[in-house]
Amino acid sequence: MSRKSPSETGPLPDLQCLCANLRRAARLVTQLYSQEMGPWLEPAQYSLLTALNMINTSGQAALGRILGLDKTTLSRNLKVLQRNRWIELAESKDRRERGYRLTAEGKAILARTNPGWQRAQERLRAALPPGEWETLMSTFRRVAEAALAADVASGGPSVGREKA
Amino acid sequence: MSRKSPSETGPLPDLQCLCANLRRAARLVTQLYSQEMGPWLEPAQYSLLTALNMINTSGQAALGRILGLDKTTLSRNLKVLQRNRWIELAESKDRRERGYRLTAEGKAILARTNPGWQRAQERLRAALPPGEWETLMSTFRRVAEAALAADVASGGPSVGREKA
DNA sequence: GGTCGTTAGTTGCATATACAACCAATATCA
DNA sequence: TGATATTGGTTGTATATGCAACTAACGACC
Repeated sequence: MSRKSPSETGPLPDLQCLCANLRRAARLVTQLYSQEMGPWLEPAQYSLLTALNMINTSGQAALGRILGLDKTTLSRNLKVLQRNRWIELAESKDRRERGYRLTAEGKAILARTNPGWQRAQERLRAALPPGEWETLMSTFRRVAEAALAADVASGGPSVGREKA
Repeated sequence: MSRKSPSETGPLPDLQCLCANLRRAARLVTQLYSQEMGPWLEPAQYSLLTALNMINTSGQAALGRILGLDKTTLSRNLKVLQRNRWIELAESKDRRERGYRLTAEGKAILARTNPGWQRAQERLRAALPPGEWETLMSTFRRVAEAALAADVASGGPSVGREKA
């Protein structure tokens, strides 16, 4: 597969932009997980399926907030899962909501992917300084919250960042 | 635009998956930057343009490695920049290579976007605990390298992770 | 100089991502 | 109750992302 030769594993250059820096890390980590989890379930789908499995969501809105996903992205991503028969529609009182729940196949694929997911986690943990893992997990969440807070702060209804 | 109401800025739930955790942060941070930088230049394009501006790349391969981008992604992203007249082809001895260089317009748009980029950086920095910024910048790079190393370690030609 | 493996990029395909604009249903309130 | 605002989702459009498969050009070797 011509994965880069060992000599090219050299250090990555610093990126001054935190966003670029973060996105690069996300891309590379995603590939690692994707590789371990196999071709059946992509990392994004795995997250979505897992989240859906945890909270028996009534609607997509809550799910989107949990994952920091735009509602339109979520809507389409769910459609892929549905097409694969991993989730199915679930009624709700509020007829606006279109919640989904895992099917048996959904739970099966999740179970089948779990070992690979575990391997990915362990490999990354092993590639990090000891004790770093726990720090990272909370750091990422904190960064996400920071971005969210900053976003809300300026995106509020009364704070106009002129549109025209 | 109905940006989430302040009350919904509450803490995000923990995600057990480092990948999901990282990707969520990347999405939210990307949105923050996108918002500040304006509609002319998306964060991904900004990174690419900046990288291209730094190193006067002869080819795409080096650029891809720097940004952790697949060559096919890079190829297409560059096309978008070219269509916008921000970059132009640059010859090279090796006729396989298709390197690009910034045009005057490319440098102009970069300059025009810089203030917004600065604002995004500062806002995120302000939303983080003091001193955290520097830690994050190196952490992200280290994680990227860790993922890359782990990837190479297993993706090698001789190490088969059975396919069937 | 021809053969062969490697390297550089592109194209087909599929998913992920989000904004603007839209529709549907609910909630609010006079 | 009826007008209005809000909330929940979908669709059109465009970019981002990567895998498999391909072509083109280079390099090494005999």
